[in-house]
Amino acid sequence: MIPNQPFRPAPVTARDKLLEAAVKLIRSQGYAGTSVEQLCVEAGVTKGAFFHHFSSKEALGVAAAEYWSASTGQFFANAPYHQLEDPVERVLGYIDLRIALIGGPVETFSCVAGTMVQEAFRTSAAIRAACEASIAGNAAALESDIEAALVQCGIDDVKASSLALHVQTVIQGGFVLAKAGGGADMARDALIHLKRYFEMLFKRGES
Amino acid sequence: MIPNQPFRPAPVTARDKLLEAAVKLIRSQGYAGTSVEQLCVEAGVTKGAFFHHFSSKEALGVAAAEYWSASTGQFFANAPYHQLEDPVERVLGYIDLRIALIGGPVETFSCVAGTMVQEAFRTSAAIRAACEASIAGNAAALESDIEAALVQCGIDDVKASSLALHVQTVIQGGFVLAKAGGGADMARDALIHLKRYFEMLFKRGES
DNA sequence: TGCAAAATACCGACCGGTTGGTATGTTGAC
DNA sequence: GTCAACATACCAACCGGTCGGTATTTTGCA
Repeated sequence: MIPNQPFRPAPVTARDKLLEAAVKLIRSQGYAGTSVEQLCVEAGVTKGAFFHHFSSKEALGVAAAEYWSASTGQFFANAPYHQLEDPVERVLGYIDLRIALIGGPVETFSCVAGTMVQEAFRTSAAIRAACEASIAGNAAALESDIEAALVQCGIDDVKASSLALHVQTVIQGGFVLAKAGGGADMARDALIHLKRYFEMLFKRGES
Repeated sequence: MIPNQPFRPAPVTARDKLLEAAVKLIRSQGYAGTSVEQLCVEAGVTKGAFFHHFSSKEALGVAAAEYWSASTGQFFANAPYHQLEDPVERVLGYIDLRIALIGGPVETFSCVAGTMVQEAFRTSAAIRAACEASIAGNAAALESDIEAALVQCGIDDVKASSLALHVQTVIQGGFVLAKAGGGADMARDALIHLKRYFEMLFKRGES
């Protein structure tokens, strides 16, 4: 129903296989909790291949965040909600899509960047920056739609950039609560509250 | 201004010192990224003391979550916002208090349970459960006020339990974004949006 | 009250396995 | 033949955890 990796091509090179393994293992074990050897076994390659493509484990972490960012960015860029005429509907359509993507075990819909940055924000500046770029990229992709919706509704006391980041905040928070035991339902509930927030905000402007 | 540990007594026994060290190190390095030896050095005790008080590193993780839960629970139980008469004001007062607690480096205001559960939810059922209890406990402490506010405003299409958990969701998400680079401002912004959500929700019921 | 015994708190050297990382091949396409 | 893409073998440091032992406190009984 909801495929784990609906937007990524089948990996062919050892590098791709390692990045795919990184996404899978980091999602369920975290960055520090995943060893280089585990990554190699999961990817079906040897340690030599690993250090041929990545100068260190940290470099793999950075590359995984960038890989994740590119994959998700492409997926949302091609999503159909962009074609809705009403910018308000586009924003709500994005949230609906995020809700639809949630399902199954937490590690199949959670975020690699959010997971990694929690552990590594102090120990690795490079990983932190790569994760920030990933999350900020997701926010930026939505900001213009939010901006248009705010203008249309005559709202000027809330910034589009702040709202775009708040969407990411609720998504990331939903993943944390889901991991704590709430599962997919919890992550969905978070986005339903977010949608209600946006609906009330946009309606407030109309009246 | 905003003390890092305003509610915890000075640790005296090796066990307390280790729990205090765990809170500090897990907040800034994560659970898997923190070694037993690091914990001992930070606490100023030896490895012998560590394994005298905790049967394993995992047991320390569980105890740290419980310690964290007890400390924060006590702090919020004694907070002055409880004395406000209007339940709506009590709920908004809680959010204001959470906003006021945010400041300085991220690792001084972030959540131990949220950090740990992100990494360990699959690898340690015990840690996952302890973190869930901590987060659910925070939510439960707010649920009765939210319930009273909803009744007062005549709102029956939103559950108090769901809203209470959503508060925790936004708090946790704010920490993730703050770690990704937004810092204290980002964590505060998240709660300002949350407060606006509650204000609109309660106002909707009044009209 | 005195005092031995037992429980608790703590110490630090040590162990086997795992870690991230390296040095040195081997192979196959151009 | 050259060079990128791997594979194999190996290493030193570090990891969580053990163990024999000591200092301190608590307990139980005469």
